[in-house]
Amino acid sequence: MESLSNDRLLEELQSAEDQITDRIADNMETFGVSSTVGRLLGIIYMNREAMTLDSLAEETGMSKTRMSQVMRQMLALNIAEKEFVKGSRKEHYNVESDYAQTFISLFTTNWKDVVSRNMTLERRLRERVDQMSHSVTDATPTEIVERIETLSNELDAWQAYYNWIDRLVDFFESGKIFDHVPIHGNQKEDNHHEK
Amino acid sequence: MESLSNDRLLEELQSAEDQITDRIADNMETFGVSSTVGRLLGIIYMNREAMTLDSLAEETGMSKTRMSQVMRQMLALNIAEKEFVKGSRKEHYNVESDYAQTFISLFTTNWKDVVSRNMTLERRLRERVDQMSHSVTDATPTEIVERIETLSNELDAWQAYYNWIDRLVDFFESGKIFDHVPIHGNQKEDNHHEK
DNA sequence: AACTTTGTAAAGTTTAAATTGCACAGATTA
DNA sequence: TAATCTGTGCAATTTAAACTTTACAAAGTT
Repeated sequence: MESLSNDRLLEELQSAEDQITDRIADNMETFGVSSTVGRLLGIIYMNREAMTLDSLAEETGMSKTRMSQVMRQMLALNIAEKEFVKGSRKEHYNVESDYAQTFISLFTTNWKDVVSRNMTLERRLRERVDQMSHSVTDATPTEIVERIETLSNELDAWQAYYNWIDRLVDFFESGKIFDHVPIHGNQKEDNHHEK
Repeated sequence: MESLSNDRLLEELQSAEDQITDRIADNMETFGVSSTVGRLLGIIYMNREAMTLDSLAEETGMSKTRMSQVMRQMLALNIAEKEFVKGSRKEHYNVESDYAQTFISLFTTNWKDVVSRNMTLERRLRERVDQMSHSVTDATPTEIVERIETLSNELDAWQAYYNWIDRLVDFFESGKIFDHVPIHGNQKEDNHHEK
């Protein structure tokens, strides 16, 4: 194996760190968010210190406005927070340094949102189905009666599903998931590197 | 409460069913896929019978080409399958009718992908870090040595994380999740409708 | 009070994703 | 063999998302 000069080492380090950031950005799309969210997450994470909009803009080569937009989104997603730095009047942003916690934040924030929107719709539809049911008379065609029945059953399934998601979110948020899928579990695959 | 005519009932039914489909489409974005994927999922699901590209195109008002593209994507995501229908030479597509199963399919398919991509990168980076480590001599600046050390630790964290996700996927795929978060669990919230 | 600094709103531009139209291959029927 | 049907590759177009520029309000400084 060839030995590397110091300059080459620095290049290699930078390149490796960038690749990690890139991959974090990529993976973020699995959560349905823009890759820039992931890129900022990666940059701040690898920086290991809170960063300002200006430093982020410099690092990414993007406009400060965009940084502001993305950071706001990240605050809403609960994967970043403002951090007070005395002596500076710029806002500093930091991210959770634990990968799994970030996963959980994203997962729970996203799905809580979904659950809430769906519960609302479910309630409204339930009312309308009830009204339909009350409008059924002996003269109502069987086909219609059946469709109302089907729709009502659908709402039951719907509700059961979102209730399940709700409990699932809880399972993650409370940390119970770690009781059954611990962070340092048995490796599923062989792993060739020495510790 | 006002009673509804049959025509009005049919309108109401259609409107309610459409809203359900729309919401399914919306929610699908949480998985990071196009809402058209969700729309087709909803349409086929509500149809309760396998559908052809032509019927989907008619239902959505979109081109058959697009239907073909989306169905292919859905097959890849494991949330739809071809179903043979004798007498017809068109291909018929059906979807899983169980919401939770669909959730699990999407979740596991997406994350398996991510895990695999990351494990690959991790292996490659590990090799490079090893080479860097071997290039360190007494003359190497402390700063560089430390960065290499940090990077190596980072890869450990990285690996632990993706290994966790891997086991998490397993936890869902094997159905163990249902032992701890059952489909019909205790309702977390009050629920005003009579069964 | 005039001058900076900082963050973001609003509108405009660019880039990427979704969608279409056309064309054609393979399979089927006449 | 010609004629039809079905699904899809490919290039072109449309639409939506990402991103920038400009402008300005709020708070801080001189």
